[in-house]
Amino acid sequence: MSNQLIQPRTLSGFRDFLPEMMIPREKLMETARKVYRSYGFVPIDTPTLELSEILCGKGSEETDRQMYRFQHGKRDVAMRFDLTVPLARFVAQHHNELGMPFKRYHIGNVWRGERPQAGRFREFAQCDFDTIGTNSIASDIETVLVINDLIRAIGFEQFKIRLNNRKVLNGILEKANLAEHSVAVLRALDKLPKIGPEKVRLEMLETTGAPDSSIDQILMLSQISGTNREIIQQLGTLCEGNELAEQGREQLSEVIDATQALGLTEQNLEIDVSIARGLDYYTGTIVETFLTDLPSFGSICSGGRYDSLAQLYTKQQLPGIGASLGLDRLLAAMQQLDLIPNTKTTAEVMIVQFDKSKLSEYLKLAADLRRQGIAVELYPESKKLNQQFKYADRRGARAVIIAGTDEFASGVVQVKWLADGTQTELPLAENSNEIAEWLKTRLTD
RNA sequence: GUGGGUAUAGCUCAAUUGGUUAGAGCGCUGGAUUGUGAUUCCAGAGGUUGGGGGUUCAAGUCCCCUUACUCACCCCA
Repeated sequence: MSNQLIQPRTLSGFRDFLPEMMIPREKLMETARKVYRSYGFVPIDTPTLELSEILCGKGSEETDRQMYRFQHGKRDVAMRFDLTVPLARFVAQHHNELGMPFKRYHIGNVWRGERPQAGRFREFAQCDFDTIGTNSIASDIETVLVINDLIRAIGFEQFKIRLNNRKVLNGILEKANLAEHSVAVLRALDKLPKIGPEKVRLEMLETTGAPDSSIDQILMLSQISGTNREIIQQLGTLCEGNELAEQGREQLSEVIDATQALGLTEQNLEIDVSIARGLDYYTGTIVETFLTDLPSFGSICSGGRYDSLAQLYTKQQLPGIGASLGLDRLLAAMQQLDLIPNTKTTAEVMIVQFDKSKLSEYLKLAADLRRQGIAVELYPESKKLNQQFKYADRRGARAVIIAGTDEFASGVVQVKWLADGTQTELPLAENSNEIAEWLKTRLTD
């Protein structure tokens, strides 16, 4: 017999979720589902593992480097890096059955072999929503509205959705004769808030070798500031004479107008002409979302519009727009901000097992309450009362129901409200209706 | 993938210039209290000081390697 134990541990960047984390994590997923469904997005799922030829080479070299990829038998397979590439394959394969436009949401884990950091993991859940098969600005507007609803439904008011449009960027690049260097230029521009215009300028000069005058035209963007309306106005001169840029500016304007009309203010939605996002398939509106209290965590919800999602898999032209909520990043942020309540139970009510011989009565009471929509836990052992109470308290139960010899004799139960220690006597009638009603009114607080 | 920092009980941290058997609070298990949690008192469990190697009479402490975490790059949810 060997006493060599294997040390229990998880891989770097991979985590276990204990109940106190998994309960709020599931709640986040439920909130996301609810918001997406309220806009008519429908759920889909795809395999986590796909042929490498499907998943690789669709993003940048960097994403390929981060992809988990291996041989299984003779097959070259990979684990999905995001939910967008699988969606592209999915709609290319099924678009005849789906019909367009198609609005789907997808909650699932993705894997990236990169160096973990706070809020960055190798396995994490994304909650994507996309509208495919339409170029209408209505979808761009709704995308912003969904993000706003979602972050608010989760409980945040201090957040900023940053909005930009790739057409503006690409048009201005065309004007400055820098279209061929768009990746390098946009990458540098994306760092503007972080490293400032001077360093951005140096990086652009270095990576493109373009003349100062061209770079200066791009850096005019860093001068832009003010309210959303003022920014759009200032973009007027910068975009002038380039059709693409003017079109992008018009789209920005439409999104701002429509969302403002619905009460979305500058506090939560702001045009930021420096954001570039993704750099690969985005072609129009782009968005990212930051928590005001934790900007260093990066964007918790980003996305944008693309002209042709599935061009690698089908000749069908499938434009669309969507965004992805970084569920695990958001959860990590909430943990850091101390917004995760310490609840280790899913049942708000616990029944004490006072008298072993009354087990069937306890089971009946629990069943009655469950039938009326209350989650109830019966303590599994007939242990000392203080231990049963301790258990209820530590798990975060809100009420404990006590029924002992005295109570059964007079046909009542005691309901103890743990927060204030008060105890209420209620009749133990046929279907436990009165108990259920009493609990329901208290539990909704 | 590149560069810096950190690693002592489940958690937060102590431990004199390297010096005896590595401590505390919280948490956990039980008791005080066989009809009541959160408060109080008592007891107990829990550590090869992340792992491996080296220097030394002696290493939690110094050196090297490795792993994990963390920060900055890269990239991004």
